[in-house]
Amino acid sequence: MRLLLAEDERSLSKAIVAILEKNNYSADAVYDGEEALDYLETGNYDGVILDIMMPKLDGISVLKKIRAAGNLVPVLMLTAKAEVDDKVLGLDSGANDYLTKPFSSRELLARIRAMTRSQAAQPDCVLRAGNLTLNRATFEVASPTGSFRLANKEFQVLEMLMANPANVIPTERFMERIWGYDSDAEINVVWVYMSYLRKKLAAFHANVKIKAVRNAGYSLVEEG
Amino acid sequence: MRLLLAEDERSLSKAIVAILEKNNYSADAVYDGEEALDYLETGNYDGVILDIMMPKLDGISVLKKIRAAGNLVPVLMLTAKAEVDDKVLGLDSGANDYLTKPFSSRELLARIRAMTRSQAAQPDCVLRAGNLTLNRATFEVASPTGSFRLANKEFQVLEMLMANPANVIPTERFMERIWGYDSDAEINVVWVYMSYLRKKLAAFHANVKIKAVRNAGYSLVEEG
DNA sequence: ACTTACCTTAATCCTGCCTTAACCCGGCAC
DNA sequence: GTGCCGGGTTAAGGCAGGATTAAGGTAAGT
Repeated sequence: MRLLLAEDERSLSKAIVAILEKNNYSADAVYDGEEALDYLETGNYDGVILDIMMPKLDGISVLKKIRAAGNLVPVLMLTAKAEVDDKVLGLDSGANDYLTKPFSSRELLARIRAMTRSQAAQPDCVLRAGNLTLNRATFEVASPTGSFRLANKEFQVLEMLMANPANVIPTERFMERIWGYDSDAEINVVWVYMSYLRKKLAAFHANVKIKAVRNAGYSLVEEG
Repeated sequence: MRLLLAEDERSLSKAIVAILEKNNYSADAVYDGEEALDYLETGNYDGVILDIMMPKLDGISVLKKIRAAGNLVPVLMLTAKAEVDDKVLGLDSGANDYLTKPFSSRELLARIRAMTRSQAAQPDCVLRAGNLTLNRATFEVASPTGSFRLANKEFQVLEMLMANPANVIPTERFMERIWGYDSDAEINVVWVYMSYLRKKLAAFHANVKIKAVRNAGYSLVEEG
C-alpha cells in the first residue's frame, strides 16, 4: 500500500512517515504543492495525505487539479484547527476525508484504512501470478497445495514482486519500500529474503520463480 | 455493538452513555453536528442516536449528508416535544426511528434493539460458531457446559470474532470499535482480553479457538 | 582465472504476543 | 464511612519465531 504525504512542516512529516511505515504502508514525502503534483502524475499511489497550507501551491488547488485530470486517488486533507472552514471546501473539491491537526496516530491510521477501503472496494486486494494468489486482507498466500502464511517481510517482498509481474524491480526499491530510507540494514537482507521465498515457493509447488537480473534487480517469471 | 450519540446537552448525553454502557453497548459521545459527521465518516458504527437541535450542524442536516454519501447506518432521531413536526422531516430524510424527549431508558433501549435488528446484518440476534452461541439480546453465551455471562468488553470482543468467523480481524479494529478512537488505552488491553477469553472458552469446553495472526490480528477457528 | 554479484545457511538479536499479578475505581453491603 | 467485589487497565517477565548478520559458497561476466 503506497501513500504520498504532502506536508511542508518537516518534523510533522517525518513523524507521519514513521507512523505509516510502522504500519506497513510505504510513503513518499513531498514538501510543497508542486512537488505533490509531480509525484502524483508519475507514481501511482493508493492514497494521498494532503496538507492544505503549503508553499507554492496549496492543497485545495492540488486536489482540484488532479481531480480535473480524472485522477480518483483517495485524498485525506489535513487542516489546522483554525482553518475549519476549509474542510467544507476540501470535501467539495473531491477530498475523501479530512483530519484537523493535531490528531492521534490511531485516528490517522483509521481514516486511511477507511478511505482506502471505501474507495474502489479494494480492487487489488488479491494479487495473482501463475498459480499463486496473494490476499492483502488476510495476509495469506494460496497455491495448489493450499493456503499458507508468510512472515511479514517475506509477504511484503512477494507482494511487490506480484504487484509488478514480469517487471524487474531494483534491489534498492525493495530496500526503500520495505525497509525504509533510514534503515541501516545491509542490502544483504534482500538476498536472504529472496532465498527464503524461493524455498517456500518451491515447497508449495508454485509455478513462478524469482529470477535475479544481475546488476538490476529481481523479477517474477512464470513456468520454470 | 457500537453506537454514536450526538447530543449537545452534556448531562443528558452522560446519562444516555451510562445507560448504553450498562447494557453492553459501547458508545462514543459527540456534542455537535460537525463532530458527528467526523465520527460517522469512519463508518464504524452499528447505530446512531442523533439529536435534532445541535450547534454548528443540526441533526437533520447530518442525516441528509450521510445518506447522500450512501451510508445506511441505522439512525434514531431525538426530538424535543415542541419540535414534533420535525419527526416527519427526520423520517423523510432517512431516519429509521425517532424518540421524543423525555423518554424512558427502557424505551430508548427497545428502539435501539429494534433499529439495529431490522437493519441488515444479523436479523436474528444469535451468533453461532462451533458449539458456541452468543445471544445479543440477553448477552449470554452458551456452550455444551451451559450458559454463562461475560464481562462487557469480553462479550464485545467475542461478538466481533463470532460475527466474522474465520476472518482475520486487525487488532486496531478491536480498538476502534470497542474502545473508541479517543481512548488512551494501550493496544495491550486487546491481548489481555484475548487471554481472558481463551481461558474462559477452554473452561467451557468450546470447540473454537482464538488464533493470533502475527502482524495481522485475530481470528476464530473451529475444532481445537 | 579472477573478480564481483548473488546465494545459502546457521547463529544471534529483537519484536510481538501471552500470561499473570497488581492496581484503580465505582458500586454495594454493612 | 469502611471494606469488599468485579470489571477494566497497566506493567513486567517470558517465550517463540521473525529479522538481521556473518561467513563461506557458487555462478556470471571479463
